[in-house]
Amino acid sequence: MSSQVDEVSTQLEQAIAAGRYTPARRLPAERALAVQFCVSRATVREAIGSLVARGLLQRRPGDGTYVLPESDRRMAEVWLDMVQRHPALQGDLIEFRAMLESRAAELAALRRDADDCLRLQAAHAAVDAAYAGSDRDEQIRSDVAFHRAIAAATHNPVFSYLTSSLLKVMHEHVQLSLAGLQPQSSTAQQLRVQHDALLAAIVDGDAVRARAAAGQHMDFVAVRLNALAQRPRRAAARR
Amino acid sequence: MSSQVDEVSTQLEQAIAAGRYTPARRLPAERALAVQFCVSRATVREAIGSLVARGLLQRRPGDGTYVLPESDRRMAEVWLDMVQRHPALQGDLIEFRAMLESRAAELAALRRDADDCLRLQAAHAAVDAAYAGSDRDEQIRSDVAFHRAIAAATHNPVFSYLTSSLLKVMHEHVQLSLAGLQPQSSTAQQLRVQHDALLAAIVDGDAVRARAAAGQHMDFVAVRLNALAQRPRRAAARR
DNA sequence: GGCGGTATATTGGTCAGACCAATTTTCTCC
DNA sequence: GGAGAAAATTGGTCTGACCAATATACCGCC
Repeated sequence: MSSQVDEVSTQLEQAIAAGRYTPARRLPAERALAVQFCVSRATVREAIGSLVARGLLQRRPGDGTYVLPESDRRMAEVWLDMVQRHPALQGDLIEFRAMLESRAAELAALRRDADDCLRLQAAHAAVDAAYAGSDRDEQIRSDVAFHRAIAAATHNPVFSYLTSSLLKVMHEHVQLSLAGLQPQSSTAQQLRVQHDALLAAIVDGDAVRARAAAGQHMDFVAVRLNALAQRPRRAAARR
Repeated sequence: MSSQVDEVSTQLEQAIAAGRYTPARRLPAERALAVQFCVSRATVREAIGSLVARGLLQRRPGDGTYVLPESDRRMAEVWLDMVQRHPALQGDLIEFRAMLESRAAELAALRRDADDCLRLQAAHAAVDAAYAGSDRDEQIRSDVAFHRAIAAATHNPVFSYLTSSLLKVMHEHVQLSLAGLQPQSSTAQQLRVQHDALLAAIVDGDAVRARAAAGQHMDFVAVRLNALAQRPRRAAARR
């Protein structure tokens, strides 16, 4: 904690947190920072490197170093790394997500306020609109936004945080799995029905129904993804 | 993603994951790695630096670079930051943990094999032994180990991973809350009973009972911690 | 004046070699 | 054999240099 690079990296982090360096505007050049902090460029490079590793900064050769906007920070680094290096974990992630979404739906039904309901209905309408069109990016974006709205309605930041992270990671990884989805297909219809039920249960404040609806939705998603991934089922006694 | 330091850092990470470098044994010196990878020492330093930032390695001046044992890796950085900066989130973390442990108990009951049962019983015995003594660090360690063993029995790495992270963070934060616990107090007795029930249900393969036991245990822990933290209850409609 | 392409300056990426301080290892002497 | 000093090793930092990618400024052309 007392090395020079820690010193520099801490100061940079605080400056970022304080908003002195904002996204889309670039940091002073490494050579300039070296002068400013009275250290060598190698030291400032290591400090920046650690912030890059933590997903706070981004380096662009020939251009400069930029602060990443909050939304792009890979907060889910943990899972991102796990999944990217071990695609076999995808099923395990789905299992985790099923638990998370079920509980989130339950809590959302118990705690949603009027604002939450408005946001949920708006997000739901956006999903419908997206699936009426053919922009797949928009479909994914709106779907993620809907599930994030549910998580937000729990009023538990941990749920919001993890849901955002998980969906970001999963959709990056399974983006293609939705690619072939036709708007009028039975799959799309089923998704719509499930979303409807989920929304209604939360707005009604019916925690039991909300949990059940989320569970069904997740089962459906799991089946679809497993069908694509074709990974072997886990046995009770393996090893 | 194609720079030389990424190349080196990826190779190092894979080597660590593959167990070619194990904890407590030090990595080759930076100068040696530079020769081995045919890059400069500065490059290898940056690669190592990023792994250090991610909590995989540890550098000791004058000594060497070491692989951190799994348990010491600060994987929970996300929550660690959240909790350290916003202690009010502790209740939210407990809520999350309750969900995680309930589901883990359920899955463990469904999937545990003979080895898992042995490990669970050993961990449970260790908890009893620790609470018979007065070493509080050991009590905490054994308690964490027990819950980790349950998570491991789910055979879902995501659960193991998150459980380890969460417990590490929470126990760092609430360590004092257990400090005054007397071995023969009613609290300690209740904890013991709850652990017994949890273990028995998992070994029996009774998922429903396991879930219920975990839920009761978490309720109990939440009450104890809330009593200490004295934080206001969340209202259904806030803001 | 506006526009397109080229030249220059700036920036991150990498390299080589050097010195320091902390630590380990080795050797020496009692 | 053991304690202490000397040497070797290691991470931490610095300097100064070159490359490739990018941005910026410039200039000639329309």
